[in-house]
Amino acid sequence: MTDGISGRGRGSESLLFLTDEQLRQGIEAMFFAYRGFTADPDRILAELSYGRAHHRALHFINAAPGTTVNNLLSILGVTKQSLNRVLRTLIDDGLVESHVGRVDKRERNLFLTEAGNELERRLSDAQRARMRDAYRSAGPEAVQGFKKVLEAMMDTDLRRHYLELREGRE
Amino acid sequence: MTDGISGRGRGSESLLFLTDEQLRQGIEAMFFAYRGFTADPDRILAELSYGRAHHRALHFINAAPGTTVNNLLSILGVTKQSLNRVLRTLIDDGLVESHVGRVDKRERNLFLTEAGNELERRLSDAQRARMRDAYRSAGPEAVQGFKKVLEAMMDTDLRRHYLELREGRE
DNA sequence: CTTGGAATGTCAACAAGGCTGACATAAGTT
DNA sequence: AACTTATGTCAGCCTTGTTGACATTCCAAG
Repeated sequence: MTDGISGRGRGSESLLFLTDEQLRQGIEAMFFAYRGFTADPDRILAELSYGRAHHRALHFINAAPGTTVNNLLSILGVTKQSLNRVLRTLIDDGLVESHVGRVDKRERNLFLTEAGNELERRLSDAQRARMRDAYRSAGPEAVQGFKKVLEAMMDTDLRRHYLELREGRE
Repeated sequence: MTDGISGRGRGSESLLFLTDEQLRQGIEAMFFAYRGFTADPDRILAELSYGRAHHRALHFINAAPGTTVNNLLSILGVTKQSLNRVLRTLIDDGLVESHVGRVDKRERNLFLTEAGNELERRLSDAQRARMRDAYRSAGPEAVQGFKKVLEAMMDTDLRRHYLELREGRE
């Protein structure tokens, strides 16, 4: 137990693969990298007294304009009360517009306003810049692997959302 | 603006690399994957009315037994008041021990108790299982790339911590 | 030896953003 | 007409972050 190598995880792969130490490194890499991943937008958000929750809403409304509240809920995995609080401030501040649905009038279709678009862009520019630098220094093959592992790490229902968003932009 | 391809990011790399769309996919992959990454430990923690903050403390005390509060602070990037609250409950619950430093008696060296070790193991078993499955289905080369991109995404000071922890276990 | 500063602990107050539960309303569906 | 769905909203609670203030301990420099 002290060397961190368990009996499990030594299957048909190469022998130095999937040791507990390898897995721990991956876990720590995720933790530290996620901090970097959110650091730049967080700084911008702090200036405006918004939080990560606002960023997430802006991002996914931008990614799928006209999305409904319910869809956003299942993407974000929070309660409607939580989302509503964030959405309310964004609407009040004129960053998001909520239109009654045309086919189903119970639904609200969410859109970014010009100002919302501007902030979303500012945030995602910062985040993309970090991503771009990481991609550049790691190289194209690394990026392939990066995505492959991340996709395998997702819960099935979230992977569905991930793929749907991708398709919607093709 | 609508196709998500900006003028930037089309440097000396291959032409279909580093478009805004590629970068957005990476951003969303990080978001959804991180949710999966924390999902299993979160469920265990909820049972015990602990949170992610407790998990992080347990993880890094386990990774570097005898670490000081200050070191933990710079790894976790929170205030000492925040950390202290979490640490206090872990000490009160008998999961962590705090020993006055031998060389510098102002410092506290932190260790997991047997119970602390047990919980840490339970949490990291769950997290490693997810990681292992992701690694397996993505393959060894993908894992290399995965780590490479994550390391490039870290802030410099955090990358230092990341590498130090790794070295400490070699 | 005294003084300054560093490491730590602790108290109080506050905010963001999760959560649950309850209830209202409008509008599809059967 | 009754049921269900989508949404909004109120109230209250929890975790985990923050700042500011202050005490203690103790190393190190003068």
